[in-house]
Amino acid sequence: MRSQVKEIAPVISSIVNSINQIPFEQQKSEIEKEFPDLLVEKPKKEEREGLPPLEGAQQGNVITRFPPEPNGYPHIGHAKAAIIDEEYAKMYGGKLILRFDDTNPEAERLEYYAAIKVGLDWLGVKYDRVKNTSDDIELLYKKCLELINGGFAYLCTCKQETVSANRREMKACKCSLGKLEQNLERWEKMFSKYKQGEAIVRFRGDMKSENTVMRDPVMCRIIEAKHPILSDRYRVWPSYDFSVAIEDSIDGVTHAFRTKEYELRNELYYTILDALKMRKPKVIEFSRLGFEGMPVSKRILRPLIEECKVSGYDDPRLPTLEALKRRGITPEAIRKFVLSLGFTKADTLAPFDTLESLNRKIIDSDSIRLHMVKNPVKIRILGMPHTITMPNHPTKDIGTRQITLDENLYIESEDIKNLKIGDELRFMGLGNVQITKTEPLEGNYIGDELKAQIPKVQWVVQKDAQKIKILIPSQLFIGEVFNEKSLEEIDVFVESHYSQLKEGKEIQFVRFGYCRKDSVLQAIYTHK
RNA sequence: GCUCCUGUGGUGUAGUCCGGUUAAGCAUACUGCCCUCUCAAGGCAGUGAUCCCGGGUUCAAAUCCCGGCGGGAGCACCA
Repeated sequence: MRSQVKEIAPVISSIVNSINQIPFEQQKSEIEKEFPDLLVEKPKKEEREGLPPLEGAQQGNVITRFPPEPNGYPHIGHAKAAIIDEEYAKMYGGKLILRFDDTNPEAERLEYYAAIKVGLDWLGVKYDRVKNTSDDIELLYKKCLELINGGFAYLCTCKQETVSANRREMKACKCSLGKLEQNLERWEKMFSKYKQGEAIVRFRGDMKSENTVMRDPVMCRIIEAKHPILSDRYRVWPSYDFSVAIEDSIDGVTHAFRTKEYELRNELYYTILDALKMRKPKVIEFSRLGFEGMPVSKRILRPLIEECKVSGYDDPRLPTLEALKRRGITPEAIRKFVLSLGFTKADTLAPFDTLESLNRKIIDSDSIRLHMVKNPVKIRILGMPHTITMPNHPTKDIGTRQITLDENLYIESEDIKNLKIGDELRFMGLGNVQITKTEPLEGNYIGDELKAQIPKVQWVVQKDAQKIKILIPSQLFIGEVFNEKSLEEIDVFVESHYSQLKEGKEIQFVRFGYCRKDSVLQAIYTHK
């Protein structure tokens, strides 16, 4: 039918035409007689709010978990995962577990356990239980032994290169032929005699599998570094693949979310649990979240910090939670944003615009409006009032402030371009000024009657103007290259009232944009 | 290279499982108007997608099937 649309179209339009000749009332009554169901209003499909329903989820029976490795500061990617984990637990009246996945003592540090908690706290993500994978290390050993005893795992003492070459070439390892006694003996030796790199426990997968993850993956290995919590009490550490499966299962997790790059590991996850006859959670993956030109990976960030190209993990150009906070992005905005991205596996380069827009709407109503002048020029105005009261917000009642005037003010040089003697300017909140002289600038105060047409400018009193710096962050990377101009600094004058604001307070500098007070001397540009 | 995942307006998504009632909803961006002592917020309207491409099944496909192509990820004794 579709392919014949050209021939059919004229026929349709002639029919429609002839029907349109019939009066509307008659059309209606005929339809009512012949096809009454056509007139019944179809119920509109309901627009779904928030995340899609979870497969196999039962009200009151859902347990999710957020399993960060304490190896760095939390960033927007952690936020996405944690918020999704929490939202689903909430949606089904379930529970959220925060589990520090600390099975690689080489990478983990105590300060990061705390930093992650601080980040979640700030985000408003509440968990019902906290634990560490390392709490269960003895249990993990037990499960590992069970795998060995059941013939599902064996001890391998090959060199690392041999192991990876065999995996690449799909060749079985000679160690996998070893008898149980040999495995048990080697297992014992992992705790005493062997050194790091000399022995590993391998799951008996399938060296011929298309899925490289299944080619006899590592379950336990020796790491001699000091663990942030357990110090040097242990040297045999379970691998991620082994520990998540076991932990999720024993923690009662029903739905385990992880990012897409783990997708190939699902087969292993389920196979391990099958081998141990343990309950299997449902693993579901979602896409990683990143912003354009705002890398999240420590591999890229660390050198930047070491070379002092960024000031630290709270540099306002970074997508860490600390940085976002410092920049003035609110946790509410982050949550809305994450939820707006949906639960999808499609690769996402998130629109920072949307985050800013959501944030703006949240902070607008309690951002105090203040005057700020960049590229200042002096102006002397005769006949001004001595003091005025300015509202802190144009529509919301968030107080007023008194300003003591004198005749010397600053205004922005951009605002006096093409200004001629006799022109009028509206000094916002103050009144109208007629220019009497241009170099130096002078004018007469001519009353505060509101006139629609004259340009409105913001101004600052010279004698108590506060000089501050505003940091304006922009994209850290353009393509692959570091953007040398990613942090603009401008020196500006602001009203003295600035000094009375608490640090962290969000301000809207009139005709400029939203900024967050970082210190007495510095504010950070949030967004327009 | 091999394997897996993914592909809806400028951007992010809803709808895809159970094909029609929507030639596609929402947000953001953009444009215009209203409001306004801000280039903000708020209100209203509008622009913008033949749903990656090509075939097939069907009376009917964004939705099902096959084949391409684009993008991402994995191929660690890291998580």
